[in-house]
Amino acid sequence: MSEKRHHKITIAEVAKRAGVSTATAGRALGGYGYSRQEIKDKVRKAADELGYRPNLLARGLITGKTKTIGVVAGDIQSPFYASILRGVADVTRAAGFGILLTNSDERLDREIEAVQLLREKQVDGLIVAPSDLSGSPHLHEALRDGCPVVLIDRRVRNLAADTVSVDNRAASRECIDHLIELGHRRIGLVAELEHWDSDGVPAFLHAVESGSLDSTTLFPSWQRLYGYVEALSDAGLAVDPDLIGRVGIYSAEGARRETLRLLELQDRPTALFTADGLMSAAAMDAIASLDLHIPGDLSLVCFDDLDWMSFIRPGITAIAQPLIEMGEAAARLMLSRIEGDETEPQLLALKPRFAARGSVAAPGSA
Amino acid sequence: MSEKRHHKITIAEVAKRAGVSTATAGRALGGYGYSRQEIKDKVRKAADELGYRPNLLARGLITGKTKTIGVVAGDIQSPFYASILRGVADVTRAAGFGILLTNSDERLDREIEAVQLLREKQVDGLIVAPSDLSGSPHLHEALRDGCPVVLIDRRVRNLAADTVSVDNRAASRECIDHLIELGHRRIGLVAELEHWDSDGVPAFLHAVESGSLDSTTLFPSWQRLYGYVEALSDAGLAVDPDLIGRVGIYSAEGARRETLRLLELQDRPTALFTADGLMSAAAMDAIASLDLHIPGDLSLVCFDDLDWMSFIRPGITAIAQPLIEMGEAAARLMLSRIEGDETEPQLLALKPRFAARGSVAAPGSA
DNA sequence: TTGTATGCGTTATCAT
DNA sequence: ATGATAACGCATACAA
Repeated sequence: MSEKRHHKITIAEVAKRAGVSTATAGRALGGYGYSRQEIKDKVRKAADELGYRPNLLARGLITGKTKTIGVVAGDIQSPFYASILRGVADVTRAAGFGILLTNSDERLDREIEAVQLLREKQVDGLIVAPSDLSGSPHLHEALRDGCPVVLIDRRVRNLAADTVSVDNRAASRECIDHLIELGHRRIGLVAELEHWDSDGVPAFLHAVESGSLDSTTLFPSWQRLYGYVEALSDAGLAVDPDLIGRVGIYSAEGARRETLRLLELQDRPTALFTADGLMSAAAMDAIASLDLHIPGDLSLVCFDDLDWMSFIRPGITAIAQPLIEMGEAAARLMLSRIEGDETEPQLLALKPRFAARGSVAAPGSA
Repeated sequence: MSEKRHHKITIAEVAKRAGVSTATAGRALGGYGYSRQEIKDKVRKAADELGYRPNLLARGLITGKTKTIGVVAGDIQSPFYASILRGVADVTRAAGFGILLTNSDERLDREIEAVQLLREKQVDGLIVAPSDLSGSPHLHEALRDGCPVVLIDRRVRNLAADTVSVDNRAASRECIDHLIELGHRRIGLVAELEHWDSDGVPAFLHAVESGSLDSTTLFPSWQRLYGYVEALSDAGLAVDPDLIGRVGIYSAEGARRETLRLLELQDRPTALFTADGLMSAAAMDAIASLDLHIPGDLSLVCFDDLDWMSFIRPGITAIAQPLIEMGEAAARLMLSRIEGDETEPQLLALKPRFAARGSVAAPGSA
């Protein structure tokens, strides 16, 4: 009641009230070193009476550990990152860690700036959805300085960091295989397909053909295109570049436009594969605006399972990444590194779940 | 290149290399106090060569400011909190602040634990979606200790904290008015309606009637019920308790069940009002499972505008809270408090946007 | 088991 | 304008 306003209680005041030294008080409260039960009780009582709260800055300064991990997400507003973050937060909270969150908007400059700030705040580790898959000196530097890095969703070439993702190529393949089995021959794809150092889709197709590509250090949308191409090729079907909708800049409007282009082709595809949540939503919009009926006029399979896909009619067949589990896994890897685990970097590919619903039928079954 | 691994450069080493004292080096780098341009350049050069990065823990320890704000969200996975957080993050980042994020799952114990951790980490302020609207001593205490608190979505009675929300009661009223104007007389409501100190809905209706209720310190779902009741009463319509679907525990399954109960009533409502995003999704699911047609068999208006509401057919009429703006406003209020603004606490009610789409029609227009 | 003294990396105070 | 030195609040080596 009568405490002076704004005055923060330090361990020294607790010590004085308990009649011991600050060192003893610290040991009694901090749970390190030795101290008698009797003393412990006395100190704890004094601390309670004073309303003592440790200053974690001071502790961190001396221990070199902040029990805080930094997270660089693309955009926390997207269900993708929100779910991953939920998983991260659950695991870290249970371990007494806090999380410092930043958005990069998938931009390298933002990511660099964020990593810098987080490191200055002395986070114990960094969980990052990297924007640059080939260079990223800021991440190499973090690792070199002993700051563990765990990557999510995609891998950085030559960076010895744990990575948590799914096998996008295989998952995408599974979707396309499913459509092919049902008899589809013209399958459209709508994907972001930004960030590729060569000359776009034709060059990419060439690289796939020549087998010279390490698909694990591609951005997910390219990995998914890879699976698409592979599925078609293995089925002896030609890849029609016209059916590949490359949205480029990541936007709903772009995705809508690209979907419309595909659906207004003379020889319209009988099925559509959308490579992520934003693409799916935009594609739905485009499909509705053309008054096409699913699955009668068009079959649809989506990468990423969004809540509405299960309750609209017909339900939308989708492949679901285990997002929360990915976040949890990333956090667990991080905690283990922080505890000193020096083993080889892990490349964790969690298994996506295929949710068959009503948006897929044999072609021409209207 | 030849730096020792794992060694962190301190200001003392920069000072030595630049041939000045640590105090001078600090002033040159930290932008406080006085120093000649010539010295500034020399020090900055030394810092760059050494790769110096300030340790923000040490700075925070002495300045008493961490440039970090703590956020206690209900569940970051929900689009509601994710969007608000996006707004918060944008504004704080621009001001050079970091955000420490926690989830409370709308549980008081979690919130208290979170606030404690955040305060021990010495955050400069707390943005909280409070779980307890009448007591919350932990928030009073923060305020007393000079740690600014900004509330989002709901207000704590007698807590002198800035609050950012929408006028849920008026917004809800607007939705119900719209339905009444179209001729609906039996309008169902599906809402969480947990957390109420009295004996549930009947007691609440009684309190509303007697006008003894301060609707601004109710949980949003109760405020929305308030608007519902008000709209009906003002139109001279009786409130049928049977049409009030109280889900209780916040779950999709509960909401689905309660929706089914309403829709299987002998005298089925002609319109449904869902009081938040989760309720809306669950209601859609229930409606689909009964093969009811919107808006022919049933009109639907939803509180909270989710992405799918605009692209499914028919589109779902909804009232949209300006979530990002709410987050931005909360962050701006916080920054202003941190800068020392001591004026009266603000109660900011942003204006929701009514999105009329295709899920509403006159009753019996099937 | 406890106390003393020192250090963590900064900024703040006060001479000069 | 600059430098020596004392904080900040805690943990840790070492002595007792």
